[in-house]
Amino acid sequence: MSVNSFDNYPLAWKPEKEKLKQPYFKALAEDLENRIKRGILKPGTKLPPQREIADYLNLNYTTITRVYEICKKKGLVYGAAGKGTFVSPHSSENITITASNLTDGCIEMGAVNGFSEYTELTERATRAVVEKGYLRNLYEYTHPAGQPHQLAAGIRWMEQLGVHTDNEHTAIFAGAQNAITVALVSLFSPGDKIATDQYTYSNLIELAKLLHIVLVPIRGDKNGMCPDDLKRQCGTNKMKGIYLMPSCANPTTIVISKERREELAAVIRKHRLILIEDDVSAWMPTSIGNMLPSMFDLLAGQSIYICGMTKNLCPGLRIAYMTFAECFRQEILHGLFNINVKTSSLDAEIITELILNGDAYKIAEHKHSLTERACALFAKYFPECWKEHGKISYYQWMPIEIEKPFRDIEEDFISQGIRVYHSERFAVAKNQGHNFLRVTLCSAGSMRKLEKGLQILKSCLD
Amino acid sequence: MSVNSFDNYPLAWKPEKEKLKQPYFKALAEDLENRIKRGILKPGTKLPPQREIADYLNLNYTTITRVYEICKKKGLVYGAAGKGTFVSPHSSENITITASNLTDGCIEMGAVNGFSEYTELTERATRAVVEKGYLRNLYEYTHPAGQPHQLAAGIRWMEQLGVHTDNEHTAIFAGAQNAITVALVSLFSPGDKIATDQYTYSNLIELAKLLHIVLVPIRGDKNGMCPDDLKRQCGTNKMKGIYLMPSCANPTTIVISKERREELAAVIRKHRLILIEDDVSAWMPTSIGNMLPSMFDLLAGQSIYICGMTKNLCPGLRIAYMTFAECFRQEILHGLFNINVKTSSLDAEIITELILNGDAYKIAEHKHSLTERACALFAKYFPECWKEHGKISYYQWMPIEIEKPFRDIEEDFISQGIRVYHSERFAVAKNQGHNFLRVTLCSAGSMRKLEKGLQILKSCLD
DNA sequence: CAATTTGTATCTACACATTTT
DNA sequence: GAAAATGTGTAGATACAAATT
Repeated sequence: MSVNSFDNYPLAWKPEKEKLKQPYFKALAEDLENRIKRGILKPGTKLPPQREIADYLNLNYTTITRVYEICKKKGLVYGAAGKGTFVSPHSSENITITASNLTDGCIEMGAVNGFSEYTELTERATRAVVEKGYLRNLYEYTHPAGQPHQLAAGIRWMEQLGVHTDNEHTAIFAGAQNAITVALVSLFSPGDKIATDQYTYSNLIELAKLLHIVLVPIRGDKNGMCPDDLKRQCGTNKMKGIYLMPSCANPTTIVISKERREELAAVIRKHRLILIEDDVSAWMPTSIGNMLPSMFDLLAGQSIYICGMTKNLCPGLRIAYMTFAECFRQEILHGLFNINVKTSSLDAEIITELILNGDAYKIAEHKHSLTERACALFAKYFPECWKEHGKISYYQWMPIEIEKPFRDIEEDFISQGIRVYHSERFAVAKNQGHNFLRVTLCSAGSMRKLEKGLQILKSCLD
Repeated sequence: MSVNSFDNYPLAWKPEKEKLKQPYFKALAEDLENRIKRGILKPGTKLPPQREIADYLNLNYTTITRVYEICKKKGLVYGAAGKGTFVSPHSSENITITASNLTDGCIEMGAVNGFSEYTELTERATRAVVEKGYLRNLYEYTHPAGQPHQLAAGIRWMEQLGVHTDNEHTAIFAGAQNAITVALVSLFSPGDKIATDQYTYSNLIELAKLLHIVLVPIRGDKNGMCPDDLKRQCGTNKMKGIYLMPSCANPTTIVISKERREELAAVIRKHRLILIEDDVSAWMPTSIGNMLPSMFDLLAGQSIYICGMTKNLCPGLRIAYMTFAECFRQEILHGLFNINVKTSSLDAEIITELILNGDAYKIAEHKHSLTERACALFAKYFPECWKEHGKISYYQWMPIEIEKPFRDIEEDFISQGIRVYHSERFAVAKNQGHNFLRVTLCSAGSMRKLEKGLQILKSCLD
C-alpha cells in the first residue's frame, strides 16, 4: 500500500509525518496527549485504528499500541477490542467538586454540605471535650488508627447501620475521601480496574485518575448495578475491585434492593473482587427503619466499609470510620501510617463525644427532618420528577433535555443565580445519551433560599 | 550451547524449568517475587544476568528483562547497567515507623515524638479557640486549602524560616507525611524517579513504594548530597524530582552547607527537577540564628516547601504548611481536594492561635532547651560520637560495628530495654557497608528515662 | 455464523549505555 | 583505554480475544 494514500484520509488524529522524531512512541504519545489536553481531540472522539496510523507512518502497528497504552495509563483514552480507541470523557477537564466560592447571591445547589449551618450540638461537644481534662491524651502520637474508646464509638455507630466489626478491624480516617484514597493506594496498583456505577461520585473519578486506576462503568437500573453486566465485564476485563454506594448512590439516589444486593454479592464473591462500600447515606433514620443488609456483612472477608461522618454530622471535622476484612488489615494500616501517619485525635474525640452522649443521633434526626422539608419543597416545584426519581436525600436526580456542552449549561444556571451540577460530571464513561442535573437541597443556607433556588431552576427549565 | 549445561551452575535464582508455565514472564515474575518475599532470596543478593537465565530456560533474554522489570516496579529488585540486578534492601519487609506499643518498661529511643509530653500551651490555645466563639466557622466546608487568617499565620511562621510566599501559594495539610503524599500523587506518576539521600526518612521510602515511585539514592558527604553524583544520575537516569531535608536530614542530622545548597540548586535548575524540600528541623531556634538560605527561595518556580508543625509543636494536631511554585498550584490543590477534601479547621485554628499569640515560639524554645539538655546527656555517654557526628537535634546518628541482620540487632536492644532504629531502615539502596543507629533523644518521656536508656545503650555497645 | 475489524498479550530482535576487568 | 559483561530502551512479529458486519 502506498505510503501517501492516507494524505486525504479523514483520520481523527493524523500526526505530522515530517515532524516525527525518534523515539517514535514517545513523540507520538506526547503529540496525542497535547491534542487531547488542548481540546483539539474532544472527549468521545474515536481515534484511528492502530493499524491505520501505523501504515500511515510506516511503523509496526504495535508501536501505536504502545502510544495508546501510555495515554491509557494517563486516563486520556480508553480502548475496547473490536470497537476502537476513544478519548476519555474527562480527559481534558477537572471535574473535582469543591467548595469554591460562589458569587454573592448565587444559591448553592451543587456541592453537598449537609445542612452545615446546624452546629449547636457539635459546639457543645467540642466544649465538653475541652473541659473533660482529657486533652493532653489527644496530643500524642500513640494509637494511629484511633484510640480504643474512639474506635468503640465508631463501631457502635456502624452497628446501627448493619455493619458488625471490632476494634482490630476498624480505623479512623480524615474523612471518607481520605479513607478511599488509603484503600485505593494500599490495595490497588496503577492499571488495576474497579467496577463502578455508570454515574458515580465525581471525586472518585478524579482520584482514580490521579492514582492511574481504571474505573469500568457497569450498567444499572432502578435497583442498582446489574449483576449480569458486572459478570460480563468481569469475564472480559480482569477486574480487581468494585465500588458501591448501596444505601443511596451519589448522584443518582438509587438504593440497591435486597435481592439485588444478594445477586451482586454472588458475582463479587465468585470473581473475588475487593468491595469498597461507601455508605454516605445509611445514617438517614428512615433507612434505619427498613434496613437493608450491608454489603459488608454479605461479603465479610473481602470488603472495606467506609462510613463518613462529615456530611451527616459536621463537615469541618474530618472523620470517617473504615472497617476492613482481616486479609486487608496489614495493608490498610500500613497505608494509613504512610499517608496520614494518624488522624487528628481532637476531631475524633469530638465525634466520639457526640456518639456517646447521643447527640449524634439527634443531629441525624434533625438533619433528616430538614431533608424532608427540603424534599417537600422540591416535590412542590417538580412533582413529576419527584414521583419518578424522588428519594429522601440531600440531592435529587433530575432528567433534562438541554443539548449543550455541560460547562455551558452549568454556567447558564450560575448566571441565573443557582449552582447545580450536570450529569456529565459524574459520568464514568462517555455520555450515555440522557442528561440529568444533580440538584442539592441541603446547601442553600436556608429553606427560603432553597425555595428561591428551586423557583429559578423551574423557570429556567420551562 | 547445550540446554542442560547450567544444571550444576550456581545461579542465585534458578527457576524450575519443568514447572514453568506460560505466560513465561508472569510465571517467572511470580516465582521471583515469592522467593524474595519468603526470604529465600535475601536483600542484597545478586541475581543472575538476564542472558544466563534466558539461556538456561531457552528464552530470549529480553523476556527476563520483563521479569526483572515487573519486580523492579514492585520495588523488589533494582538493576544497574554493567553491574547486575540485586534484591532490594526492604523488599521483604515493612520499615514503616509508627508509634506501636512498646513493652512496659522499654524506653523509646526509636520514634521521634518531639517531647510530646509538653502540652500546657497547646491546651491553653485549644481552650482559647473554643472560647472565642469562632467555632461555627470551623465546621464549614469552605476554604479547603485553609482559611485566609490560618494561611497568614503559616506564612508568618515560614517567613522566619527563610521562606517567602503568599496565600495563593500556600495550603494546609494533615501533617507533613500527608503533604508529601499529595505532592507525590499530584506531580508524579508511577515509575517516575526522585533523587534522595542514601539514607532518608523511612516513611518516604514506604510511601514511594506504595505509589510506585522510584527513589534513586545520591551519594553525599558531611555537607549533604554531592552535586556531582546528582549530575551524573540526572544524565543517565531521567530523574523527575528530588527530595531534600536541608535543615537537618533525617536520620543523618546532616545540614546542607550554604555553598552546597547553591551548587545543588544549579544542578536542580539545569535538569528542571521538581524539588520537594522537607523542613523538619528549621524551627530549631539556633538554626534561626545562623540561618541558611532555603532551597525554596533559591529555586522559586520549581519547588515545593513543606513545613510540618507536628514534631515541633504537637503531634496530635495534624498540621503542616505547604508552599508551592505557581506552576504546581492547580495540580497541588486538585490533589488536596481529591485526597483530603480539606484539612481539619479546628486543628489548623489551634496552631494558628499558637503562632499568633506567640506561644508557638515559646514551645519551640522550650523544646530546644530540652533538646540541648538531652544532647548534653548523649555527649556525656558517647563523647567521641558527639564530637564526630553530634548536632543539636531530636536524634543522633551513631556508627556501630555489629554485623547481624538489622531486625536482630533492633530486637537485641529491645530485649535490653531500649528501642533504637538501625540504619538499614533508612537505606534507599542496598547496604552501604557502614552501619549506624538512629538514637532518638526526645521520646523517652523524661530526662531520667533518657539517661537510663543511654546507659543501657552504652553497656550494650561496650 | 463466518469473516472482518480492532485492541491486547506475549515474546523476540537489536542497538546502546554503563560498569568492570 | 579496549574488551567484556550486563542492564535498558525501542521497535517488531505473532497469536489471540472481543466486537461488529
